[in-house]
Amino acid sequence: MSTLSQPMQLILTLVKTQGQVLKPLESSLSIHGISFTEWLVMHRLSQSSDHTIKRISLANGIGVTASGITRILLPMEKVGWVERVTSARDARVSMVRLTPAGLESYQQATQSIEHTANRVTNMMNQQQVEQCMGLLSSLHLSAIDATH
Amino acid sequence: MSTLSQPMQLILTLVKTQGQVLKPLESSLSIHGISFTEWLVMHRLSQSSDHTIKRISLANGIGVTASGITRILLPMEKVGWVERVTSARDARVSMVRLTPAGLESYQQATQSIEHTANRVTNMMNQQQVEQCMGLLSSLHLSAIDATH
DNA sequence: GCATAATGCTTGAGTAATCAAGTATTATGC
DNA sequence: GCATAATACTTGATTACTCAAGCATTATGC
Repeated sequence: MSTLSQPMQLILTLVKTQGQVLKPLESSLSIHGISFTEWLVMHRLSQSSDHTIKRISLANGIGVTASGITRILLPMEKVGWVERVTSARDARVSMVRLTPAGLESYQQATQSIEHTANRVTNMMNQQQVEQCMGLLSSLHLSAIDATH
Repeated sequence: MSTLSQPMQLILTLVKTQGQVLKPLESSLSIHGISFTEWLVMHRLSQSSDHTIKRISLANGIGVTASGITRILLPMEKVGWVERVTSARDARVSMVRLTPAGLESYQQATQSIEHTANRVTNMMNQQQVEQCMGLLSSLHLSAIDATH
């Protein structure tokens, strides 16, 4: 029964934590009929100028494939949260825009999810939250590694 | 363009980090034909006495449903990494045991995944890894909350 | 000891993504 | 300016789960 290295233990903790944290967030969003992924999409759009982004940039931004974003946006277009905008300068690209109705839904959903996020970080003070963010940001495969 | 609260920013960082970290781990496991979930299953089993656990405990341990564990174990039984063990004292429960072949695959896969975990934590020293683990552990919905 | 509830598990249907392949359009090199 | 490559998507097939329902089996209360 050999024990795992600390880096591996950290990753196990990371995965476990995300699993525990995402469930309450998703259930607070479900009241508004919005999934976590959809909230991510609307959040990105709400931050963009003119509430519009290229579909492929949006996909990269939230960490899904081009085909993934097609399937995520389809039902969102149907309920009218987002709409398709064609690019004048490049006929390959199409853009997505957050509609006023979408913005309204996003803002209401954000109130709920922020409230739950507060409850989830109940045991931490502000300094710990900041520190945790900083440490998590240094957790990734760096381009320059130690293999030479 | 209103900005998110720090707790919400922390959660966004958490999700982004897990996404970035899990990909290299999965690709290092894929060499051995093992998914991350399967590795989690084998890890739990390898830590258990007699390499055997109740299916339902295993499901709870890795954070999937009872039906989820049925579907995860099915192909693992077929290739012979795990085998089904019936309980003598309670005919409802069945257990899973890691076979010697499964243990062998687990140990080899663990070498790969640990190596990748090391690379992913390249930018952190040991103290930071420990600190990050500690902070992540305090990130969850506590039973006693501030609503009364 | 018998009805009712709880537990453990499997199965069918659905969901949310992935990958591979295909189409259309634009960019690049010579 | 023309072939080749690269980019931006969409679609069919597959994967990895979830949930709801169902079936055994065991536990509980009276």
